[in-house]
Amino acid sequence: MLRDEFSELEMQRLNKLEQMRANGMEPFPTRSYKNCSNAEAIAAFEKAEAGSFEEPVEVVLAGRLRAIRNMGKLSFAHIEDRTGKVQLLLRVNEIGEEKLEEFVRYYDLGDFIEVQGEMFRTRRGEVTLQVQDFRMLAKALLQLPADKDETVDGEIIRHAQLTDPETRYRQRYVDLAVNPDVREIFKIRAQTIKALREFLDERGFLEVETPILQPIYGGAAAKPFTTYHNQLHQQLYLRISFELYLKRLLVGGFDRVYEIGRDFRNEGVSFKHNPEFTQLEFYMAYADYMKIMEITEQMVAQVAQKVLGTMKIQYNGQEIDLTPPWNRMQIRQGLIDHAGIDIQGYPDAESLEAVMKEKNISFKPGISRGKLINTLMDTFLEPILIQPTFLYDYPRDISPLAKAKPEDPTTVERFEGYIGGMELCNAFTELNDPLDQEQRFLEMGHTYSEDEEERNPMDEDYLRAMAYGMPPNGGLGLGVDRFVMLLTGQHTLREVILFPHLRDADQDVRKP
RNA sequence: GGGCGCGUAGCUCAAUGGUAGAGCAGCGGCCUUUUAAGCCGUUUGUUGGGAGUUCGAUCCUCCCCGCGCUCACCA
Repeated sequence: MLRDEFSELEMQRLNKLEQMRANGMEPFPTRSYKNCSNAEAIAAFEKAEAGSFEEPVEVVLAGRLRAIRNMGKLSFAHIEDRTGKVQLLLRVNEIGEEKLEEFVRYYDLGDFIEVQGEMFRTRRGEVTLQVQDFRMLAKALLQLPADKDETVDGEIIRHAQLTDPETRYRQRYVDLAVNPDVREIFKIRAQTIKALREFLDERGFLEVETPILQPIYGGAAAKPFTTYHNQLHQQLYLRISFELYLKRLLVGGFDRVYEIGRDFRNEGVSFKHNPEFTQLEFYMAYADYMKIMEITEQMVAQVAQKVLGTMKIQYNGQEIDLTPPWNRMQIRQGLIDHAGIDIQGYPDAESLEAVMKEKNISFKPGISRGKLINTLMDTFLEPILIQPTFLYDYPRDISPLAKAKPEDPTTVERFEGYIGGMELCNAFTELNDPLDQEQRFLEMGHTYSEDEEERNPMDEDYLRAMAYGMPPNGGLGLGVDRFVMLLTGQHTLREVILFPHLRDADQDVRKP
């Protein structure tokens, strides 16, 4: 029971609530008559002020009490709504002694209240509501973390603000309630997703939704979460990508499609990995990976421009310029330049392993040539790719859904976009030859042992779809959370995901 | 999963082998234009949980839980 866990402080608030009820005041009334936002009220007053006050600005405002300064015969307070804060002034000769005492006695920081009155400007110059009447909208029984602002030379200094990451993530509602800059991150996130949609919609892409519960997973190298449908006695997987379903739609005649949604990967958690994350994938018929590169850099730049008003972002203390065109680096050349290894000279895993060993490069023994090359990229290229860069031309064996280069069957037309030393997106000229695709599935089956969960299972229906004819196309997957990290200057995914994955809290969540 | 670090009041933090303090929040009082309001007074804690060493542990040891960083894994 909530009540049994209350501390002394919380019991005090509960007592206030009960006293209010006993005195005929409802602490949780059903309706509010708020008729304008805080920001609108201030704007309306400033407009009236500029125009000589023909009519007083009378409003009903509502919001959460964020500051109270009782001064005997008057009280100042701030309430906050979605648009910001506004100051209240409660004066005894405006509302009467009884009303003022009611405020002082029953109202606490964190309560939601409704106030009615007239806007004016105080001696210190703050646009303020002269309160004529007020009432409780929702009593807060728990205390929000103390937090106060101080303005020094126009700079806002925050005192004792909530910073404990565990409380912030587990009780995100508290974090949001007291940290406006956290709310700002999620506004930018929403705008980013909206801008991505607008970019694709403008170009004739159709937004679709495909299954999250899939009988066969695929489209990426990752371990899936498993689940089970009781009625149908069916083993199901939470999708690790949208790819195989979206490309089926190209067969169906939707030749430009995209989906923004959640992927699930049963793997480690890190600053750039969360078990569920938001992905954008799009597929475009009659485009190859070079065309997709151009669209990608335009898309990212345009979204940044729309959301931030600039294509230059600050990240890790460096300025990153998203303006197209981005750098392009062929993997072979990049590794010659930065690792001193020409992978073309090492056509199999054994020879490549040997030269890596010689150069004291650590790697997991026994992996394929493609994975060794991937290791080289992670070691030598990824960390240095701060400015936006497309790494392109990947080994065939780690890219089972990408089309081989016509002149080099060991290499596929694939690229990844890197920004700030982090992979942002992955794309290729999609394989549309069903016979080749079948061969790739078979190879994957051989490369991975039966118990390896990340092997791509054969998807017969996907092959059949392709056999009906799939237009040549290019596709892209972009990590939306990582993109938002870049746009908001955050260094961990947890800061851009409202409720990031955490371990079980096996105790009272308020005292972990 | 491995390594390292951390966990003290609602929040931010301090302290010591002798069962803990500050500011803010809270409570009581004064105060009619304040804004980290101010002034006077005052309360708060199983020091994450459990076990051990010790006359005595918040501090030392071990186990567990959680958080962070990092490596592994992973696009």
